[in-house]
Amino acid sequence: MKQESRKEEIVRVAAKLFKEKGYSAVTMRDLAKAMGIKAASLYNHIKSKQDILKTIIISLAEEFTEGMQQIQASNENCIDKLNKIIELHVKISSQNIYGMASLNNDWMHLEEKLDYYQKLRSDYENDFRSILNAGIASGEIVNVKPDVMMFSILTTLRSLYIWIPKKEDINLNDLSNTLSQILINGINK
Amino acid sequence: MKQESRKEEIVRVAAKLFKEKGYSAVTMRDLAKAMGIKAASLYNHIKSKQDILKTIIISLAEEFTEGMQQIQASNENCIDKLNKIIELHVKISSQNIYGMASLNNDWMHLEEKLDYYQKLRSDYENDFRSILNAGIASGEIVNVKPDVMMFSILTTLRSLYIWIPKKEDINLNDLSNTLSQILINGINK
DNA sequence: GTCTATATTTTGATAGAC
DNA sequence: GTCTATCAAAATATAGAC
Repeated sequence: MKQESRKEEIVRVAAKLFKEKGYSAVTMRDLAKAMGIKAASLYNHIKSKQDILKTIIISLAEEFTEGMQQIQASNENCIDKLNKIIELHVKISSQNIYGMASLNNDWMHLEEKLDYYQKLRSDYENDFRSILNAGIASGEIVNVKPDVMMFSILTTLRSLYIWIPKKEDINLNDLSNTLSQILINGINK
Repeated sequence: MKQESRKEEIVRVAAKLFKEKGYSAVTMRDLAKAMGIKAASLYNHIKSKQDILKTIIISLAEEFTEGMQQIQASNENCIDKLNKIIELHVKISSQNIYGMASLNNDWMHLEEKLDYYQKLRSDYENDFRSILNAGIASGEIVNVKPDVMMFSILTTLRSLYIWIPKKEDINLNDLSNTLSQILINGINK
């Protein structure tokens, strides 16, 4: 198990605070207090508050991008790809509950990395949409508006971070399977 | 058509800004600029920034509570009640897209009204859960974890505000029907 | 109803001692 | 790596003139 660096510790604690109050409402003094040090000391490890947000969001966004690329490249059918997407969200969300809050709610506060983030996000959505369209074309899933399907499924998956911590006892495979059943059967012909 | 008061105008413009950047990141100067006046002038109409947030969130939360109470009191079956809930969310969300963002993302910044908001919210979720449990008991919907069902449906409905403005051309009845098909068929036995 | 001027706090961040 | 001291900017809000 790799030893956590001081910067990583700061980013982890910051993500937790960002989840509770949002990036803008958390001050460097709040973060310092949570770390048990003074605000000025934080700057020995991070460049700026923005630097923390960037670290949290970009690494997560890239994880999703890589996961989606692997799913896209596979030869599976539409339903299996959707199940893989569900597993991807459950896995990443459960491993970084706090970071997921920033990814979902504070991306608009990114500065130089905003364009890059938005590109990753829209690429992801385009891949998702094309999986659904392929499934409709092949008759695998019902032919209702694919944008509404995507909205419904993706919104649920993106909000997992809110809900997973309330059910710490739940098995992650069980959760993936239950979500598959609920989300997929709604669009499975 | 009732004439909009200056306070109502301020609240409406504020909600739009809050949706874009979140409550904490919007300053009274930002709001004043969007209104075409100076920040000090805002205080002739509103008590504080907090007063604006409270006005936006509490009225919306009470609208949902009233809607849910009517649905609960009706004699309809589970599926029909769920369809009524979907219509309720589509209706309120489409009428107040900007306010819905604050309701979803900035409720934790409420001060004296926080407890009241949280009570309304948990009552709403309890009503929702009991509708699902009744549907399971009567055999109307499938017997998978009701908490996951609720999470999936409610998360989608709560996020409608993000997505509705992108589809201005869409008919709201069509949207309700499409959502019903996608969300309900997934849990319809 | 809006303005200018201003009070008071809080903010992100830096300098330099230890 | 952390501290104290401090800066400069930005924040909410008030007072009083017009």
